[in-house]
Amino acid sequence: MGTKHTGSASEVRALDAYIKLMRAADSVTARVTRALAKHDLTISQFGVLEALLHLGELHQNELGQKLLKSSGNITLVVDNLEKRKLITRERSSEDRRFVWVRLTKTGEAFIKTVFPEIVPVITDSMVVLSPFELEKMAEYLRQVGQRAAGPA
Amino acid sequence: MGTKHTGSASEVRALDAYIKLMRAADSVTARVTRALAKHDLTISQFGVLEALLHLGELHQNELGQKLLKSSGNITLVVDNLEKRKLITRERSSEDRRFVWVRLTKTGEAFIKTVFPEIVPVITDSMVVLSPFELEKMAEYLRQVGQRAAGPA
DNA sequence: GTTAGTTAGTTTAATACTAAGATAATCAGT
DNA sequence: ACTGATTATCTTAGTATTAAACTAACTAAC
Repeated sequence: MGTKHTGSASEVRALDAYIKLMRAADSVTARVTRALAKHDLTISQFGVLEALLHLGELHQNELGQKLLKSSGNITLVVDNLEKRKLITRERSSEDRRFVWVRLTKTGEAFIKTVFPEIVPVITDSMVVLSPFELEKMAEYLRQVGQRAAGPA
Repeated sequence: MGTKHTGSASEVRALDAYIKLMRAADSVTARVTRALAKHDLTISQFGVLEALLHLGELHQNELGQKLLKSSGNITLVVDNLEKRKLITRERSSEDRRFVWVRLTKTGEAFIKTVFPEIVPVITDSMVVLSPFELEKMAEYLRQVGQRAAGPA
């Protein structure tokens, strides 16, 4: 979105912040995507493995909420990880609507090597900010994200 | 990415900011996507029309750089807008590698009604921040985006 | 218990996107 | 002029994503 729009000052500020938000997200995502491609992983697949590593077994439902992806998409992402034997699926016996997703031994070893390789890719994008600035930015983004996630 | 990762303080800060960045971008994008769907527009299509409205005629190349999309994708996006007669294509006579993309009368009228409808969708996501905070966030995001867009 | 409503997951169809390669036009150096 | 490198666009093939429709399983109310 160009800066040529002539609206009120607050409109201009908001639109400018929007552009910067999208560009930053796109650029960081592109970097992470490239780094993950070496391991034949998409960001969503990485997100699933990482969540399982740090949070333990989860339902597909929980994974979908965590990654902000549709249930249909989670089905596919988990399918692909299952084919590579990085995770297992098991239908819950207590409530048969749920499916437990768990890391296999292989999957755990795999994500334990990939994760530390991705961390510096992310941190490097942030080194331009001081600790204080980084925390401020995170807090601002949290508020914006929460607002945007709200109704309408 | 969960908060369970135990790394250095600066790693934790950077990863947390990364999560917040992605969530905010996803949430705002989802809102804008829904608003544009009413007009059968994708975000990329809207981006092209908006750029043409505020910057005038552009080459596909310039559009690709502006929207951070691949040249192949721009071809498709412009194709679809051309089919709806919202833009025209014309190969440059000075340098025949370039293709000029311009708004048609219809396209200009169209984006002039859609744009003011999208602005409040964006600004509403930002109202939780003061003008000062919004400008700070934009500046931080600009720096992060520029860093991430850089080499490797 | 039966019915109605909700929730989890899967399937299907359509779309957007990228990467890689092909084509064509231009430019720089000889 | 000729060669090689660069640039812009288009094409192709493959993947990720969503929305919507569907099945299955649970819950609550009567």
